[in-house]
Amino acid sequence: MHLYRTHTCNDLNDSNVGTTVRLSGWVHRKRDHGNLLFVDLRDHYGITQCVTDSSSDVFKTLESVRPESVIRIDGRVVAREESTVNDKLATGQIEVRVDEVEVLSAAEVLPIQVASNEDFSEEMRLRYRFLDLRREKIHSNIVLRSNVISSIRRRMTDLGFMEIQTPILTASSPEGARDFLVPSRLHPGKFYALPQAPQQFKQMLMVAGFDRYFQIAPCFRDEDSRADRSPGEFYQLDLEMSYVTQEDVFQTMEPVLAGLFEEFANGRTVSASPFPRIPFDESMLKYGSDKPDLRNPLLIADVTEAYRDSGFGIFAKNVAKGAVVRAIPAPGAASKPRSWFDNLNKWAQTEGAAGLGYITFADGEAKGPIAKNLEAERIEAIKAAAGVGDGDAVFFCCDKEGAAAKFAGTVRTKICNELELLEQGVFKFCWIVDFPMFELNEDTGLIEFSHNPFSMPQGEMEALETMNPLDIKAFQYDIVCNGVELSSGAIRNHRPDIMYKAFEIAGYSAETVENEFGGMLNAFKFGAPPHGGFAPGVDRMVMLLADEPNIREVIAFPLNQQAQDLLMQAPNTVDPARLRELHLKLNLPKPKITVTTDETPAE
RNA sequence: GGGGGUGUAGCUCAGCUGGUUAGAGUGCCGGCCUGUCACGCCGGAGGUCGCGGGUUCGAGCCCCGUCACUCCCGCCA
Repeated sequence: MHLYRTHTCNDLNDSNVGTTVRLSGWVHRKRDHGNLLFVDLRDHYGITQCVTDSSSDVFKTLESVRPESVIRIDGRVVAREESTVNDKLATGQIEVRVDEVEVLSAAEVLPIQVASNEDFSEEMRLRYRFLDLRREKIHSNIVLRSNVISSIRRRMTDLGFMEIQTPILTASSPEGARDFLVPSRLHPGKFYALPQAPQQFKQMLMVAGFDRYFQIAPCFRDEDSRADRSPGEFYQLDLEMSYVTQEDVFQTMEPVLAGLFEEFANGRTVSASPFPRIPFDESMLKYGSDKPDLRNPLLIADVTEAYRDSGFGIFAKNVAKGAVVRAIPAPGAASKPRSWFDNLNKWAQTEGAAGLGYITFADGEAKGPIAKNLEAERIEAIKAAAGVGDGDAVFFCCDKEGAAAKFAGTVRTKICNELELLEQGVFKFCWIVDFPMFELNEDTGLIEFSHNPFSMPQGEMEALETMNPLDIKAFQYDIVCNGVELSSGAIRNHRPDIMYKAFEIAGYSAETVENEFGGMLNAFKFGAPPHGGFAPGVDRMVMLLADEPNIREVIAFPLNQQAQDLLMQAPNTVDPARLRELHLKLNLPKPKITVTTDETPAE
């Protein structure tokens, strides 16, 4: 017999009745009836009920063993009486009469319960992550993550993509986030950077002729965290393809993403390929965001002209100064009480807006303070633009274009939630395309790259030489699912001449370009294929599939919000000898002095 | 860097308008119980109310400061 087990805790059923088995696992739960004792034995695979009574030699041991101790038992499989069968367990038709028991590892009293659905604080969960990960929901999330990654690898390999590892110790890349730095021992005063993404390496793999590359790539960015943004590190399905147009990338990857999500959809529906392709400008107008949640049926409309020179003074005045007005429909909201609108107005103020104006349509009339100051034809124009009618309401945001779009997007989400309009049980994908190549920095008045500088401008060299830079679009795209930005990507600029020109427009001299991006630029001088790709976030895809609002729920050992590892105590101080070896001297901020007594410290 | 929320038993939380000895559930310890599956019943232990200062006859509750955790903005594809 095997030292630890003949079966897992999910294996046994009617067909094993009468056999002798050996099981190992954690004591999940005990039900002690005094002279009759049930022990639910748990492992990764499932739970098996073990039973003994006071006539047995093992009774005392099992009665005294604490939950989450690891034990090994030998016993006989017996069929349960019909009335005691448990349909909730795969092993529920049988139980194991214990003949022998060995405590392999006794557990102390637990800081958090494993066999419980209670919500524990994240601090406790991360400090005792090894216990937390035994719990059903998070355990299954990590299993899901593993299965998702396996599926990705299989799908990508089937399409001829090669998985190639790129360096972790590398040079700073131009992604724009803060780098994690690693001091060099052999090169005093110099540092490696951890990759924010394998961007330049994957492009060089295309130059090297590998044609299709992918990697489940660890990426590192030293930026503050959010619920959907793990601090420090995350994983991307990084990929790149040679000799492709933007449309080729979409057509290759849509079946991968749709297929992947369908595989784990569990009854939910997934957008069919082709996914909608929404130009950036249209997305900002209609959804107030470059990552629209298409489950939200509301569409924002531009109603600036309806307010120009109108009797509604505040908006008219702002429009005259260049502001725009956005309308957000609220279907069926005309019947809402006044307090509902007042609360929304208060909410808008907490969001930093002056307020949230609205019109309601009921009994063939337009009502509300704004409506009183607008002529009938203006109101008709608003109704037509926003697609509202009797019984509906419409909200307005008036601001400079960028701010108005953004706030209208916030209002769109809020109204959708208030009216419970969000479509359930679906994954809705879309591509956002035609991002602008450049944008104006409003603080400096200078032109900057709006995304990464390595995208190919639409129209290539001719566009850079002839067009207003702010009107040039790039072959730059995002993939979005349910309002979650999974990735951006691009057809890359593989032409050194176009690259120099693009950088020149953004104010970089040829010398600067060569100094900062010489490695890749050099590679492009010796025969570079046209290429493009993107890199959807693995953690975010698993988060969507697991229906978790927090990315830490799909990462086995995440850092907390302060980017600390509570389990391993990282980051931590190091021995001075290690610092000397690395040629580092600390220059720490002075600790704040807190006076606790008014006596002078004796010193 | 900024804003919001939270901090009370091992854990999850309640605690009224500032008023006697700070409670519940769960876990833990002990007792009873032979068909439970969140077993049940009885009893017990367990508290620096995050920390420091202040107001007050009196502070878990009010004020100031500070720390920790979390959510958001900034930042970040």
